[in-house]
Amino acid sequence: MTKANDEIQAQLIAARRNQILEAAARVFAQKGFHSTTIKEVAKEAGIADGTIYNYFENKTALLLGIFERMKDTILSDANLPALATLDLRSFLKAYLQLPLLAFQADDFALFRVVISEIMVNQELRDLYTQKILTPTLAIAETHFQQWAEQHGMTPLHTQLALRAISGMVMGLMLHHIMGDEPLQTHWAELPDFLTELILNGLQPESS
Amino acid sequence: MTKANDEIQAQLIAARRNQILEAAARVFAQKGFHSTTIKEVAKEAGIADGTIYNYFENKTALLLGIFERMKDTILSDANLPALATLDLRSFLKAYLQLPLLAFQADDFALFRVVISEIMVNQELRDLYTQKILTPTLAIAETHFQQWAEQHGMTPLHTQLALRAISGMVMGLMLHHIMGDEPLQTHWAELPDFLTELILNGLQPESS
Amino acid sequence: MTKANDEIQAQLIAARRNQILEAAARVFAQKGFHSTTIKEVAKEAGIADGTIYNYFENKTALLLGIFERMKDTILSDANLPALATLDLRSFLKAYLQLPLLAFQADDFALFRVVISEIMVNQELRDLYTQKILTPTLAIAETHFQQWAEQHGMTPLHTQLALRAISGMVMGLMLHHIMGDEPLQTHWAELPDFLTELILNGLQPESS
Amino acid sequence: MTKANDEIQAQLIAARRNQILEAAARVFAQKGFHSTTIKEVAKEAGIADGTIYNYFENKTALLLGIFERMKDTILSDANLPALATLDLRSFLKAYLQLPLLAFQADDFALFRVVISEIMVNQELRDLYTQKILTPTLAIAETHFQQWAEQHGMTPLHTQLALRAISGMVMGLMLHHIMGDEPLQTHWAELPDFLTELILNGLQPESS
DNA sequence: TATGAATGAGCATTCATTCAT
DNA sequence: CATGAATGAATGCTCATTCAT
Repeated sequence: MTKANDEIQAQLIAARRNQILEAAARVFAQKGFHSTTIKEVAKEAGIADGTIYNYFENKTALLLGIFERMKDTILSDANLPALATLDLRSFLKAYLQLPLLAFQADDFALFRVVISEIMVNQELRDLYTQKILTPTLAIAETHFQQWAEQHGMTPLHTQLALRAISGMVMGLMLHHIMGDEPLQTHWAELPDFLTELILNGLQPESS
Repeated sequence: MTKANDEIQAQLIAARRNQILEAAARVFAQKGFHSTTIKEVAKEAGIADGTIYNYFENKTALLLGIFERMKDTILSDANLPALATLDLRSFLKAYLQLPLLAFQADDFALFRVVISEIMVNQELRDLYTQKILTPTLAIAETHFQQWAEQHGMTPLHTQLALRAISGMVMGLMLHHIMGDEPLQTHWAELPDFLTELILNGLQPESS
Repeated sequence: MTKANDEIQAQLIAARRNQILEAAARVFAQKGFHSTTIKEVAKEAGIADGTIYNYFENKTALLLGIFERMKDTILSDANLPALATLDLRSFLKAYLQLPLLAFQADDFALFRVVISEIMVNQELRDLYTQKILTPTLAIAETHFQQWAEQHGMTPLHTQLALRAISGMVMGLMLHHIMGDEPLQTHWAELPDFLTELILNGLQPESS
Repeated sequence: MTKANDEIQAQLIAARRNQILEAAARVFAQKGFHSTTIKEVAKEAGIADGTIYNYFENKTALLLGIFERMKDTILSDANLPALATLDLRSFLKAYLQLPLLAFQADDFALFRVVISEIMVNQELRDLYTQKILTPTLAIAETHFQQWAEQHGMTPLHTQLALRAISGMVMGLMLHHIMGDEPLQTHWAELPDFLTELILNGLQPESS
């Protein structure tokens, strides 16, 4: 009985946390982190100001919480095992598609807020590195290693290449955010295009 | 006489503005935009709080001012005419080198601050697009167009490729900021490495 | 049956009240009244926050409750009848010893908290006057009166002398709290010393 | 000129500080420290909330400031040199009079607030010990030493006696605060009465 | 009765901006 | 123009108290 109660409790707590985080995400996405007050988040969540502090240490913790959820979304979508069986081209395409599509939902609004704070908040930066960047790169590295060795790439070049690819994706999202016309219009074609670009470079025909 | 006085006046004003902007840049880079108070900027500049408001509308205007100066630095360094005479490989290398090295000076601190605010401040975002992104892409486009046509790239692919390259650079700087070990260690090798990667792709040997 | 139940009820209630008051006294003594939250008292008592409000009107009532218990302790220790048979010297010594030793237990921590609030809270002040100060003085007065008359002291001087003695004790406790070295070291000798001082004054040999 | 300006500046600052401290003292005396808001102090001083923070670190600093002023008042009133020429009886009377009268002005209201916080705030307690208690005792000790030696009091007894006297004064003030009728009515007679009590004890006639 | 989540009034403190000198 | 004291709106956070379960 107690066990059952604890479970219910845990679920209620999780539900409340999610309710708050979703409200926070909505408001942050719209107004930015610093311009949003706790009162506004509370109102959006339909609860009292103080209640938020029963579930989160402080305002920053809300951002960290949003962050964790983003991470879960991204990495759960990753569907890692499936990737293992693909050839490089297919793998690349899948690997590129993930982030390119993941943040499109709210037109990158939340991505913007998070990136903005990451730039300025060491704690968040560490969390990002640790929870997202490193694991994501690790997945790719595992996959890529074998191929790289077979094709005579040095380990260093392998690492740099992966970072170039990963960075390219992030940079394209920034460009999209900046309002770049061609990118916004042809966003859906990017996975294919980038895959070929990465595989063959600009001058595929010239050896 | 009046004319001469006006000139001197203008110079004095410009000098004071620069004095303030440099102070602001130093402090912002160290503490971030939101965490920095006008008082701190004033102290760093060796003037009184109120004086800043004789030269800048408000705190945000300081960031815009810093931004303008960054733009001038980048674009002046660009040394555009010279690029015109280079082959693609040399052009690419030079084109990559610019941003990769430009922000290294203060370990990307100012870059971080500016990006952070760009993410969240529409005005700054527009300014960035208009004053930096578009012109920079335009320069490259001008250059690349000819080569692209010769090699049978469609205009769309040309645009996307440029954005991929440009984004890659920005994304790599973000990765660097995140503390990525390999990138920080081998940052100087990037222009060469990326140039080859972009030209040949991952599988240069396969036709 | 109902009667028996009522009695049990009353005992349970009294027990719960004591449990809470003891917890409150411990926490207040350690952190002070204002710095202590109801949550902390509840946790120390091993019950829920809300439960406290089933036994006490509000937070201040906790202090009043502690106060009442202090009163009981002091006055029960007083062992009044016994005093009645002593000569003045013995009476004085016993009378001084009571408060001097009573609060030593927790290093005056609780005394500090109560005094602090008494200074600022009229209700508590009245309670102190009514429940402790007046009765205590009354006891002494009853005792002293006879002696005073025999020695030709006016009633007024008797009253003032008693208050001087009583005040001296309280003042010495304050000095002790302030950290006075000599007092802390020789605290145990005070009853004897003060007794003689009060009886003979500073210049016992000079008539 | 600069020197003159600095002086004027210093005076202005001192004046503003005093203005604020006096307002704070009034409001604290009336409502207590914790129940008083900065807003109320500001209003009483006729300035804006924020202005207070140009002159004081935080709310507690107001109390410390009030405290310092009390100290200055007390010790300046002490008129130390004059005491040096008095015999013990006159010295005692003067020594007792100081604190007994000093706080009477506002009916001990400020004294109450300060004592209340001293009980609970270590910083204030240290300040009190260091700035008031120790110096005051030192003055008396210097004076008393000679007399004590001549009359064969041990140094320890000298110290304890001084503390008893000093404590007595403080304790009487507390009793006054509690509303003790006889004390309030005959407060003015205390210096004389206490002097004789201390010198001769309760039984002057008995050897 | 016991619980503890929800409440929301309340407050110290900050800081961009103004303006009299 | 330069100054920097004064301003006061704005906000994150606390915590005594309530009340549905």
